[in-house]
Amino acid sequence: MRQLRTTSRVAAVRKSSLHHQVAQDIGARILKGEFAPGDLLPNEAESCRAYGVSRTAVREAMKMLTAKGLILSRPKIGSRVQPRDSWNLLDRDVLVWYCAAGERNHFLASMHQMREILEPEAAALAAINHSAEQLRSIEQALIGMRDAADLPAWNVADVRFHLAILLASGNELLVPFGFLIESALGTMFDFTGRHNQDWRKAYPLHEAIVVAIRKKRPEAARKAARLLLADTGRVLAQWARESNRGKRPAKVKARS
Amino acid sequence: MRQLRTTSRVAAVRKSSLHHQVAQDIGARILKGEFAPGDLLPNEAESCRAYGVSRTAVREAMKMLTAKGLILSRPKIGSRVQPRDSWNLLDRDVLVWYCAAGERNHFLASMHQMREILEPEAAALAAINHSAEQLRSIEQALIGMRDAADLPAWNVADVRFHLAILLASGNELLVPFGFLIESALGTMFDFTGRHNQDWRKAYPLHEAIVVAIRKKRPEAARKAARLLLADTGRVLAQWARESNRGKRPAKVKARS
DNA sequence: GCGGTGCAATATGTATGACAATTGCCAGAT
DNA sequence: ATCTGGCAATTGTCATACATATTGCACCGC
Repeated sequence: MRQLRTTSRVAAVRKSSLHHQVAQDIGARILKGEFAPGDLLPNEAESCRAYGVSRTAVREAMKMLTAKGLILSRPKIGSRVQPRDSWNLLDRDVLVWYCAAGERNHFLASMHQMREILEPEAAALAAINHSAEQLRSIEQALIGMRDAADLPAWNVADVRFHLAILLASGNELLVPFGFLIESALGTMFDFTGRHNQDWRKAYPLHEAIVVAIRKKRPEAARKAARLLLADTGRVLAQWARESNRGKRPAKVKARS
Repeated sequence: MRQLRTTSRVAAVRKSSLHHQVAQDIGARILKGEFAPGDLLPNEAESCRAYGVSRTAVREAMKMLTAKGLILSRPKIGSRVQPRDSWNLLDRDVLVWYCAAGERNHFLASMHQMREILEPEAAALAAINHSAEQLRSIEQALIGMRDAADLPAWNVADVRFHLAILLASGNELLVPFGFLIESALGTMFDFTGRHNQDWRKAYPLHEAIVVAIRKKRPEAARKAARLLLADTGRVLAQWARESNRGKRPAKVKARS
């Protein structure tokens, strides 16, 4: 017993609570396809044994997965994996599990496509709706990028920049997307930038967006955002090509 | 004790499990602003008394709210309401609570704006990427709208129609949005349509989208979708104007 | 033989009580 | 005044028992 507490303290980091760990593991395994939609999860008693925790912990983990739309529990039936359509794919955890599970390049492409749809419009809206304070916050993020000494610092400012624009758009449903992108792509920004040797060349593209927003020119902001995303898209495509050629998918290596 | 079990069996419907009810109530109250970000929720013992349920139920409810990013629990501290940025606003439950809590018209406007951003692009993508089966599913939804005898039937087909297009777009991150719209606006479609006396006039607008998708003309599909949304937007604006003038919000009537 | 009815088996749902772990806070010492 | 130690409050986890829902089978009646 207590496997999770003893053995995994080594590997899985002593991070967070037990039910959280269990939820993470089962959630990731569902997204990995280890449990397919329609499948029955092992019943609670079995999971208790498997993870070496009490039923309380398992149940709380289940409730978290239920809240994310991954499973549905019913007496006498058990916990059944819900159809994909019910999954809260726009949940940070779920998205991270999904990203860790599937084809990395395909995921990045989907994500980038979403950005291409949303961010130009967000920029256009921001040009119209921004408050003085919101504009300042965008400008400060831009300054952060200008003064960034190294890539990590630049990435931090970059995320702040895009978040600030979404915030300034005045549509609160757009904001969660920024945080989604931040969560899911957070570490990936490293990759996209690492291969873009002269990442500073993206600076003027960002600057153009700010100028358009400051001048309250939605159409110009939209176009500037599209230019930036097209550039990012090229970097991504380049990276995908390389990672496809060099080594095989290399999933295992990238895990954990 | 047992207030929840006895008294609320009358009002709150005997729907679902206890922890679910508790989660619903606390979640709704958070979204209503009754508990503001940074506030401490009553501790578990207190909530047990308040709802007349065991600590088990309360804790499972808390875990669900935690999974949705609404709260964060820590020993000795209690459960604190997270900053709005952490809220999973793109979660169905959260969105429903949000919609029930705030300014209805403002919410509808935000939602509609998201649709204006996403759906034309989704239609354009669908025109390029759709499979034969996906196209058929779109067409069948259209047939459902054509043959709809009454407004409810039309609404069901309408939702199916937009979902089918999102599915055909080939970007799985777009699909959850359809379900979000379905969940949050599900009952509201009634309202939007009820005031649009001759709702059938929207049929050709839908048809145009299908034609463009079938012909694989992304630009035409985008334009057709924009036309439809502009029409819906007019209906919404009309409705907002009326509901602002005639009677006060009239929330109570629309509930349940 | 066929079908309906009820009972039992099984899984989750809920309750209860105990203890562990974490951390803010206060008192006391330096 | 600052640091330190212990106390207390709160969530985290465990164990056990019982309640409830649902399936499937068996029994009984027709």
